[in-house]
Amino acid sequence: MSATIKDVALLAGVSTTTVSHVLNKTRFVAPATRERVLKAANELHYAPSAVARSLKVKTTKSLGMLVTTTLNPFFAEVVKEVERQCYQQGYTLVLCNTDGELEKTNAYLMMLAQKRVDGILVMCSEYDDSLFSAVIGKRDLPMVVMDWGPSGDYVDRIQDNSVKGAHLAVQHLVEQGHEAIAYIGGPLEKLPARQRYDGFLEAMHEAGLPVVPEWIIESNFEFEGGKLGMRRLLASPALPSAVFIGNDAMAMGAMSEAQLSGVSIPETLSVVGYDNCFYSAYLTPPLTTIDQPKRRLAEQAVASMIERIDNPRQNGRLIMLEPDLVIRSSVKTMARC
Amino acid sequence: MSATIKDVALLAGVSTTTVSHVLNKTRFVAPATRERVLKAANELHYAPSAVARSLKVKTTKSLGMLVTTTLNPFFAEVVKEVERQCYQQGYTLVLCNTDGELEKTNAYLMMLAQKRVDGILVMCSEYDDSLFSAVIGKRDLPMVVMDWGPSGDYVDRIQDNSVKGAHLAVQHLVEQGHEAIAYIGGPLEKLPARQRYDGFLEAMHEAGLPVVPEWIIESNFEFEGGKLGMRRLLASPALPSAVFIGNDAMAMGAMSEAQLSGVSIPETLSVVGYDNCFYSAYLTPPLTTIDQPKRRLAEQAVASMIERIDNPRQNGRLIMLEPDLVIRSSVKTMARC
DNA sequence: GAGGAGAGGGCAATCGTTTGTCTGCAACAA
DNA sequence: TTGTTGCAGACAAACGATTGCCCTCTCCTC
Repeated sequence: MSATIKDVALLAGVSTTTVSHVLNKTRFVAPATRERVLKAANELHYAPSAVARSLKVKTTKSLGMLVTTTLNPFFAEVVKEVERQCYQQGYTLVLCNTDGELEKTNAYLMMLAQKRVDGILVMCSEYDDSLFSAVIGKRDLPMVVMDWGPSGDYVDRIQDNSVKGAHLAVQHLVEQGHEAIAYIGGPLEKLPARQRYDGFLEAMHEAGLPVVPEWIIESNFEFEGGKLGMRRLLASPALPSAVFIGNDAMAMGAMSEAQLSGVSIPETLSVVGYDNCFYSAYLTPPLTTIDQPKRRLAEQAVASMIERIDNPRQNGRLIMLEPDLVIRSSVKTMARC
Repeated sequence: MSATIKDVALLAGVSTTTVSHVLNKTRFVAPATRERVLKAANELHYAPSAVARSLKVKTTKSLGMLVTTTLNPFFAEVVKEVERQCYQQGYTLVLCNTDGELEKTNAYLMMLAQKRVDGILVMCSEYDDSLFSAVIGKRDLPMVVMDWGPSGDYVDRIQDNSVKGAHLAVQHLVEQGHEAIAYIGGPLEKLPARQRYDGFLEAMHEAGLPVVPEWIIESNFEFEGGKLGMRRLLASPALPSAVFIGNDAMAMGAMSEAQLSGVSIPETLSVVGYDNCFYSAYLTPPLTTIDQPKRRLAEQAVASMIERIDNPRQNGRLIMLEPDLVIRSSVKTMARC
C-alpha cells in the first residue's frame, strides 16, 4: 500500500518524530535534515494518513452538512458557498441529503457522529428535535443551523430576516401602484414560510390594503408547489394584479403555469419572488425578487461553526442577515389613480 | 469526550474483543453477554470511532467527488443521485467543487488522498491529466469519471451517448419540418460539446440540410453562454427557424435572450435543449430536450466504483448510456412543403 | 478417568500518527 | 576540570478500534 511515516523516516535516516516535525513545521529541524526528509517524502509519494492523524489529535477537519435536498436551487447555492468556505478554512465537507426522510436523517447523524466530524451544519425542514438532541446533544457535537432546522439553545442559528424581506417585496408592489395583491407560499409550519407570510401581512396592513382570503395560498416550496398554487389562484373568482411568491422555485412554477394559461407577466399579473436564485435573471420575464445573502449566510455559518469548535460555548446565538430587493422586470408599474 | 470501546467493555464486564464482536456481529457471543454489551453501549451513548476503525481496516467507506460546480443544474442532479447511491451502499460522499481552478483541484486531490477515501468520482472539465495520474496513479486510488474528466486506462468512464442524443434532437427538428437549423453549444475542446456538435452535423447531413456557418455558435456551457450565443445568433443576417442548444442551462439563457428581443418561442424560433434538467418543464414554453439518464449514470458510476474497490482491475472500461428525446412545447411543427 | 471436541471469550499486536520526555553533544563560563 | 545551557533529535506511549491465536470450561465417548 502507500508509504508511511516510518518509510520516510527510514529512507531519510531520521526518526518519525523528526519527519512529523518537518512536515508539520511544528519544531525547528536543521536545514540539512529537513531537506533529506522532504526529499524522501517526495520520492515515496508520501501522503500522511489523515485517519491516523485524526485518531491521535481527535479532530478530523471535516464538517457534515445535512440538507433536505440540493435540488432546491436555493439550497444548492448555499451548499456551494459553504463548501467554498470550508475549503478556505481547510475543512472538508460531507454532504448529506436527507430527502425529508427521518430515517435517512437519523442514519446520517449516526454516520457523522461515527466519522467524528468536527461539527454539523443543518439546513433542513424535516427534523426531529429529540433525534438531534439525542445524537448530538449527548456527545458535544457543535451544530449550527441555517435557514430551517432544529432549535434549542445548544445550537447557533443563522437566518435571514424573512419578515423584513417579505415586507420589502410587497412594499415594492404597493409602490408600483398595486392594491390587489395575492400571496403564494410554503407550508406555514415552516419558519421561513411563516415569516414571509407575516411580512406580507405586515406590509399589507401598513399600506391599508385588504387581505383577500382566496388570494392567500399555501402550497409546497418546490416548483410544482408554485405551479399548483398558481392554478388555484387563477381559479379564484377575481384576479389580483400582483402576487408575492414565497420563493423563486415556486415563482418559476407559478409563472410557467400562468403563462401557459394565457395570463401574461407582468402585463396582467406582476410577480415578485424570494431568494434570488442564480437563474432568476434568466426567467421570462427576469424576476424581481428578494435577495437572500447566501454568501454571507454561508460565511457566517462556517465562521460560527469554527468558533464553536475552537471554544465550545454554552448557549447558541442567533445571527440575522438582512435581505435586499432586486428589481428586474416582473412587476408592472400601475397608472396612478 | 465520548465513550470508547474500553468503557463499554468495562461496564459490561467483558473484553473489548467481545464488544467488538457483538457490535459487528462477527462471531457468536452468548445471548446474555450480548445483551449486557448492548445495554452498556446504550447507556454510554457509544458510537464506535470510524477513524480508529478505518486505521485498522484500511478502508474508510467514503468516496470523494470532484465536480466543476454544483451550481450547474445538470451536475447538481447527478451529484444528488450519486449521493443517494452512496448512501444506499453505505458510503459517505465528500463533495469537492473545483470551480474550474487547477489549484483547487490539486489541493482537493491531496486532501482526498490523505483522508484515504476509497475512491474518487470525477465530473469536471478542467483537469490536468498529469496531475491526476500523479496523485492517483502512484497510489492505487480507484477513480471513475462521469461525463467529462481525465482519460487514461487507469479509470472507468461512464458517459452518455451524446452524438446519438444530438442526432435525436435535430432529427426531431427535421421531422417537424425544420430546414434552417442552428447550433449553439459549448467549447468544442470539451468532449460532450464536441460529440453533440458531431451528432448535429451527422443528422444535418443525413437529412441533406445545409450547415450555415453563421448559425454555428460556440460559447460556454452556462446560462450566460446561452444568452450570449443567442445574441450572436440573432445578429446574423438571416434567422433559422430552429436551434439546437448544447445543454438546458444554455437553452434557458438563450430563450430568455430571444424572448427579451421579441422573438417568440416556438412561433418564430423553435428550440431543443439537452440534459432535461429538473426545471426544463417549467420554462416558458416547456422545453423539448434530450433526457440524459442521470439516475442510471450515477448508479453505474458508483457500482463501477465499488466493483473497482472490491477487486482492483487493470484497465478501465467505458460504459455508454443511451439518451432519450422528451417532447414538450418548444418546437413548432412547420407546414409541410 | 483420559482424551477430544466445541463453545465462549480474552490477550495483545497492530494500524500510522503525534508529542511529552529524555539524551548526547558542543560551547562556554567559572 | 566541572557545571550549565541550548540544540537537534530519538524513544515510546498513546489514540480506539480489529483480529489471529490461545485459553478454559463443559460435556461426551470409549
